Amino acid sequence: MQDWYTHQARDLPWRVPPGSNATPDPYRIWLSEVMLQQTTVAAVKAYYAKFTEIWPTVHDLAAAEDAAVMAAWAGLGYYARARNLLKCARAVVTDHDGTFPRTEADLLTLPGVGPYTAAAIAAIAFQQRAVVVDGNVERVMTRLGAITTPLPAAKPEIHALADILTPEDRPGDHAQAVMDLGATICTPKSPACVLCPLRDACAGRKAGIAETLPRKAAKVPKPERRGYVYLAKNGADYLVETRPSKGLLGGMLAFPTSDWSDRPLPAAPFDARWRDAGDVRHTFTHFHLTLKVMATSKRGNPDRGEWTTLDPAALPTVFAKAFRAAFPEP
DNA sequence: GATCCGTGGAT
DNA sequence: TATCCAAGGAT
Repeated sequence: MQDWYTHQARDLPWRVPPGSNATPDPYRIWLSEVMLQQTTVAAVKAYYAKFTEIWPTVHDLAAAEDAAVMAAWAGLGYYARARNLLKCARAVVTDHDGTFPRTEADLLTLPGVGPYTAAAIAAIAFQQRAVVVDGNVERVMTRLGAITTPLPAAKPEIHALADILTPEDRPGDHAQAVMDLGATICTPKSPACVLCPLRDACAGRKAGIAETLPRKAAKVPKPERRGYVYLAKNGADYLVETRPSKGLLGGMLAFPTSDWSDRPLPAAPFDARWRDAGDVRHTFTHFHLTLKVMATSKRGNPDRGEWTTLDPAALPTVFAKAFRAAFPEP
């Protein structure tokens, strides 16, 4: 594995190349790991570059305004990560003297840092032996060991096998090697087994079931929801609000909306002749949404939100779609 | 253990 | 077009 990684490691902006004498920056390892939670490398790169440019150290990030961080995270999704990112940066500065804790157990106490991320930071940033298990490792281990127990029940078996394979030497490189293997060779569909350094040891391949692993419980279909969204423009100002800090799109900039449900009730923020700007479709993690976009250029006295200039890039994707529907670019 | 929580690319 | 899926965590 290590030998394979030495030559086949992906070149990533947050990564210290294998064999390098450079010391990884725990802040950057942590930032990248949080961004990479359930998110593709391709999507993360631009956000990682932006965050490290604007906030080069944990002190800079801890001192940032909440709204600035939420705006910078807009479009990346899972916005609780951004809220916890700030909480974590402030906890590191306030409770840990500006230095990230070095042990898996201490890392685990930080907001937004769970079992995977704590192990990854301990191994990659601090060269500590930690058993790193993410989706890639789950796939590689279930195939390597021909583990047919469905997830999540298979997690203890997976962790046990990953533990056996984790070395004392260069545990961070080992973890990244397995993840790179999962991302480039041991892929969910059509794995390139002929190129795999573990092909001779792989029980899943031997049994001819590698591609069918890991087994997972059937997913529930997403229900349909509908709603109204209200885009009011007055000169250079738009009527926007900050969503409640918990729940869907929590803490993000938004346009006023109705409830999102089976039979939504119109809920205009003020009386006006609202223009029907068409429908916008968007799919969230657990439901499909169709929003009817209502627009006006009349300034009224809204019952919520405030009039301000707006950078559409600071909006979650569903509201960016609504913006483009109401005010298409020439 | 089950549910909630985004997004965009691949198939 | 519909579904799957990605370096998961909080509750």
